[in-house]
Amino acid sequence: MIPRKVRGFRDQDPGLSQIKQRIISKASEVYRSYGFEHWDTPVLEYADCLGKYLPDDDTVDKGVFSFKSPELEPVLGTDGKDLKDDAGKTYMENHHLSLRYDLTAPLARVYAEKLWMDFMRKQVVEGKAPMFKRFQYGPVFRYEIKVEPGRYRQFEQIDFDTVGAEDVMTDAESCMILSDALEAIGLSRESYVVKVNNRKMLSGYLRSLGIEDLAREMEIIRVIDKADKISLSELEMELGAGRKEKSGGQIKGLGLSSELINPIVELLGAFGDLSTRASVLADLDKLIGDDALAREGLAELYRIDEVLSRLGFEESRINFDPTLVRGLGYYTGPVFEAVSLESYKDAKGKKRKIGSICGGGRYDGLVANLLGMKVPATGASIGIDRLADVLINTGRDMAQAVGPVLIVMFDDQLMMEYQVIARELRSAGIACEIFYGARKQLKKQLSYADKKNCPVAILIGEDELAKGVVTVRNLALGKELSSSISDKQEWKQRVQKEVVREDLVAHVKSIMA
RNA sequence: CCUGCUGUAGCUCAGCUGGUAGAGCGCCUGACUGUGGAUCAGGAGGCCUCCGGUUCGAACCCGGACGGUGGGACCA
Repeated sequence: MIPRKVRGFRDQDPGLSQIKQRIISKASEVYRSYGFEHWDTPVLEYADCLGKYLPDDDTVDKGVFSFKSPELEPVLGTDGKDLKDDAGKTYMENHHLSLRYDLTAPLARVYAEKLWMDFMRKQVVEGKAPMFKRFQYGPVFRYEIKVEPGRYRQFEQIDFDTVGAEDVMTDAESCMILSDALEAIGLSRESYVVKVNNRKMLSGYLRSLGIEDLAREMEIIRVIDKADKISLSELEMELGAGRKEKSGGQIKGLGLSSELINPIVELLGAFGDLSTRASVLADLDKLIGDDALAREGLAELYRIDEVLSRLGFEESRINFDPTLVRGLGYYTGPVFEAVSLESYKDAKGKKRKIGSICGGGRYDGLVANLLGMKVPATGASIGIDRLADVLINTGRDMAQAVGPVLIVMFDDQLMMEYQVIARELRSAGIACEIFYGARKQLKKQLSYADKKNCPVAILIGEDELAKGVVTVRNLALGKELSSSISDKQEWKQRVQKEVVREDLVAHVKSIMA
């Protein structure tokens, strides 16, 4: 056996962990302020409850980690009752289980499950389904074929969703929430923008060009989704005959005719740089044609702009981007995406862009997969790991967590005294630990404290005990001074202090304040 | 899955046209001192990713496998 971790997964150090926890607590606060309550669901679900992806053997399939349950369970019929054979014996099966690949699919399951009985009794009717608002965070899993840096097979998201509300105001709120949350987390107003578009517009526009086929529409949407990565002319080629990639690869085109390509490219080309919401709306008004669905989508954007403007969310925070479509097929209305506008230099000095950190939209069809009844839903999600990278790489957050106060172990005989001190510090709300390591040289203990980024070390040996004092060493200050002072004695004098035993807690507090 | 580059100490990398290994950082021991950093003196650590081939001889050349990395396809 060789100790190693599974490919595509990672361990998290205290620094990263702390940043992620802060993101979660700040975002949660904002979500709560809009009326969302916290729910959690298991990481493991029946594969068929997560959506349409059913693995047909016990291997990993289509980006989802799946396996067969070791447990035999009854097969259920569409009425929810056990399926039985002619002899009246229940069919048993090892069901397919999947690790959740996002938090939206489990939400749909929770909602559908709660409603299932009522639905069977016809006590819920379409268009009148109850409203449910929840937020949720936790790890999700994807079987990425290619494991790339900054992209893992397990990562965390923090979602909020509203189910059962059709009002486009909920979509507008989603954008405001994203903006508020990002700022609460510490992003400055200039460093990000929430982009908004509406699928209905594009859908309707394509329909007016004669594209009715849903599969065809999805193909086109996937190409348009690359708009932020490739140039307009490259995009044009992908819609048509395909193109050759710089690295030599051949990309197959969709083979559309130029009568179709031209109007699509024209529409996208009209919105290269984001301007004001009002001007985007005005341009769309002229370009979008008179398809009913497209008009409906545009009307929704007008409505969204109305609230945003009324509440003072300027273009720098939330803007319209008609080229935004997002890859997911299940979106049916407004879609949003928050992008970080910052870049940073990686370890090799190479400039890196950060890109998308949040995404979401309206998905009115998702619950229908499980319940057979259309229920409107909308929501969005912040990518916690990606955002943590932003905070670390732009230097806005420290990559190393602050450690506890370390009580140095001089002498076993003094253990009870150390314990008493530890207790006092903890009662005062100060994290601390006593050194229990095997190598007890003072040098080792302080070096341990240094690595753990401890702010303070407390030293009590026989000398201190006899005098009724403790030596308090300010490690954080020492770290600062280490570059400017080379004299050991001077360094020591400036960094540590003997205080009377009774003043210990107060003194430590004053250092850490 | 396709494609370019790459694989040498814990990490970052040197290693000329084939002659069986080097630096910096880190780590360990000690000195200054019951005291992190700095400084100084020592030390440990490598089947040169793996398997096969060419050769008297391979870290180096050739083939393959497997990792890493940069593009791309895919991403419900």
